[in-house]
Amino acid sequence: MAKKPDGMKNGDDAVCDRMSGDGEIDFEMIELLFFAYRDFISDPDAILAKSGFGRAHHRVVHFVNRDPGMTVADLLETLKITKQSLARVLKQLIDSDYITQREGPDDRRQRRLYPTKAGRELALELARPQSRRIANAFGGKEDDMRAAAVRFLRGMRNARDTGGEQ
Amino acid sequence: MAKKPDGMKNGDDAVCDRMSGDGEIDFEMIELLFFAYRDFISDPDAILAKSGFGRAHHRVVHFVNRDPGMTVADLLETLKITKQSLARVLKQLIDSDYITQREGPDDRRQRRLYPTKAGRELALELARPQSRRIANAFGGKEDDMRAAAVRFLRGMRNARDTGGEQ
DNA sequence: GGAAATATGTCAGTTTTGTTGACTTAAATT
DNA sequence: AATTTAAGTCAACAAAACTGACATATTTCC
Repeated sequence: MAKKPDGMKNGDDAVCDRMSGDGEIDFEMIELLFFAYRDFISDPDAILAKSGFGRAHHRVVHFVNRDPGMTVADLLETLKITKQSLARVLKQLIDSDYITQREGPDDRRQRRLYPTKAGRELALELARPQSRRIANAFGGKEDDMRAAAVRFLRGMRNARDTGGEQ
Repeated sequence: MAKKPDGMKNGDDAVCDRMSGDGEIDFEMIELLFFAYRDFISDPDAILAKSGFGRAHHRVVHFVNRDPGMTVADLLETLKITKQSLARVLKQLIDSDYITQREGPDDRRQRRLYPTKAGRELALELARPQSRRIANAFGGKEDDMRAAAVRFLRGMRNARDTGGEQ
């Protein structure tokens, strides 16, 4: 057996009872969110694997397509990552012609970000299976469920930045 | 200015119109899920930063606490990562006495995983702010919203494994 | 008009978390 | 007795984040 180095003691401090919420903690929702998100991103992951891009590229392509002309600073705020972390991914997307930059009209320091046609197509291709999964989750009667899900998910977001970037 | 290496051409193929769903694609929900999850994991992340652990440790501690006695194979199935990836993280948690192992009662090849008291406390500490965030998202009238959210999130999960591990 | 702040980019090094592939060990199964 | 299974381990590698320091062009502010 896998080398029992006797880090496997027997009979001291193992806790054996299932950790239950007991009204205090909402483990059901915590786990549902984990599993839902895990599978939600597995769809685009599979597509991206073929083109050599990853999740980080997906997020950039998505938000630039949703808000063409956004600045690098906007994108950093949305993704909540560092400039250096974004740089690598963004450069790859620009070099492979999925995204282009334009000087800001007022402020020439800015690099406004736009998708190319290829970038737009990629964003749509990645969104499609996710959208299908969502529609499927709503089942037949979308309306009530959607309204509740929207309110719930909005409420999950940090209050201070819901008005901010987008 | 940040060295315009003329990767910034001007006047070719930038797409300028916002990518909208147009009935076909559910961008609203896609983004709500992204933002909700981004902020949902920021709470435990902040706590973990202090103790030198990361998200991977969080997930392991969580599931072992929820289902004490689970095998390594169970955990791999739940997390959908490789054995080698789990190994590093699990070893650290065992070495720092948050998790212990016991021989399987029937099958002595198995290493059943249990939290220690410290592990149980850590799991609860991490779950608390997430649970508060969820309660907050439900606002006053929890009942209708919760039922809808549960159905929605269940539906987001891959069908084939909802019956499987747990 | 010159100093300071801002937007972006870049260099270099590190950490976390995942991957693949090959191999070992002990126990269970056939 | 041979094979399969559960778990662990070694080594190399890759993606995606991080920190800190510094450069450059432009705008803003006094």
